[in-house]
Amino acid sequence: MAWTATNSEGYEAPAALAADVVVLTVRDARLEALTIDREDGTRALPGGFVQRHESPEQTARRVLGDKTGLDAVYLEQLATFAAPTRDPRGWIPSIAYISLVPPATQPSDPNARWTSARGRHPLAFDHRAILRHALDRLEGKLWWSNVAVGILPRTFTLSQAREVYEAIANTTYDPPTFARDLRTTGLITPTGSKRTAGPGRPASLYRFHAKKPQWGAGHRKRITG
Amino acid sequence: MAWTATNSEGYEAPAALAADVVVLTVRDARLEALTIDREDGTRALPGGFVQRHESPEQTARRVLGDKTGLDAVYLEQLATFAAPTRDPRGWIPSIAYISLVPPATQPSDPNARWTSARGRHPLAFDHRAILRHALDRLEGKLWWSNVAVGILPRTFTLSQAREVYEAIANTTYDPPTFARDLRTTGLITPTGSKRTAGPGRPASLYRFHAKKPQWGAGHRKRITG
DNA sequence: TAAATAGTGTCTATTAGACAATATTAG
DNA sequence: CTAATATTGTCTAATAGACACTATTTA
Repeated sequence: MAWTATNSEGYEAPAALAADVVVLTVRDARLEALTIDREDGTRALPGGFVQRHESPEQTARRVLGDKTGLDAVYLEQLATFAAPTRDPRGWIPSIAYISLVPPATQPSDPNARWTSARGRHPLAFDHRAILRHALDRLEGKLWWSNVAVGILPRTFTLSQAREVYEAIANTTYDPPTFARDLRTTGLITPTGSKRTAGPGRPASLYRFHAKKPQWGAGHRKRITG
Repeated sequence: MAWTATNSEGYEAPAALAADVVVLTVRDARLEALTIDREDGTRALPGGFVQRHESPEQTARRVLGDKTGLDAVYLEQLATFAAPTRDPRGWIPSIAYISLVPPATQPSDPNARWTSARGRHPLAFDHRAILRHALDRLEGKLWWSNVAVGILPRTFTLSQAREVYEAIANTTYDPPTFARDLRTTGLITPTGSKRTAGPGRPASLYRFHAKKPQWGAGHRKRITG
């Protein structure tokens, strides 16, 4: 049976309010999304219902904690999907979020798994459209924000950063040019130490100035504040 | 009394779902937003409740039609505001939209009026935050999309376009440079005719290629499709 | 030594900002 | 003619893309 709800004024109300999260990371140079295996065999994005007296962002963080064990991660509202028939259970709008987590994150929920973000896996509900929307948003913000903070470790080499940027942008960058351009964003600073891993010259380590979401120097065609 | 709703599963559900619209235009080189005078003397953004079997976008268009008489306008989802206490009437999340309309638009609702978008007028609920969010979004998209289509007439001079761009970006542009840069976006084409208005050399008329929302050539630091 | 990875330097094309100079109208 | 607006052209600075070359490590 479909869920329904009626408010105290006598009008039909949404049966519930959902918060779904597109959890992304970069593993082995591939952009991956966290998906949940459902009982009916289909897959879906992690999500949950917004409780009364809870903001949707809190719901998203709660879901993230349940599925990954993480608590302090990059989280940004994406868009709300509210077509009246999007959920077969009833009138359930969903507020979608994007979250970026470190690649070492292991799902704490046994039904959660990493899936290629650009693969062609079918997803339940309208989650495929939500995922697509998330990728578009992320690509657009990549160079104009410090979103990569969420995925990279606290200190990182320019090669590690490049791998993350390439996976998100789905392209390749010339290493010297990438290093120059990332440095001129003003978002990162060298830590002074180096990292040796196998053969090759040791790489300098960097960190982001701000751990919090922040816009970069951005466009030339600037808006006066 | 506060509105409440309970769903068929026994859980508290949102009392209603709202759709609020930030309707913007440029009049006399100023960015203005449509506001509604409420019975209690406060002002608010135009909005309404989403009906069952209606998408929030349809709600937004319905509200727009009621307040302005317009039907085919630029409309884009902005974000959802759903703090549990945002509406004193109860748990009522609001999906906010941005709409851009021609400057000649006269409110058809007697309580609707144009207000300076960057003024300091207080607004009911969290509508001040919604408006601020809308301005930020619009500034960010200005040069990377054809949003100005919604405000400019079907054919327009580069001076008219410049006035709109300057009002949105809250800055001034060098006229020759503005003309060059808008032309190189590839979004507009000359119609061949000219417009004479008062003294001065007649201006060439242009129109946008696409009437529909569309992204421009955009960033150099390009993402491969 | 060779292989591998990191980093510097440079050249060119594009884009942006500023502004001089010219063009075309009304009055 | 003068005032006003539109448009063309040019100069410079910043940014982006490509790539040659040097540096530092492991094996």
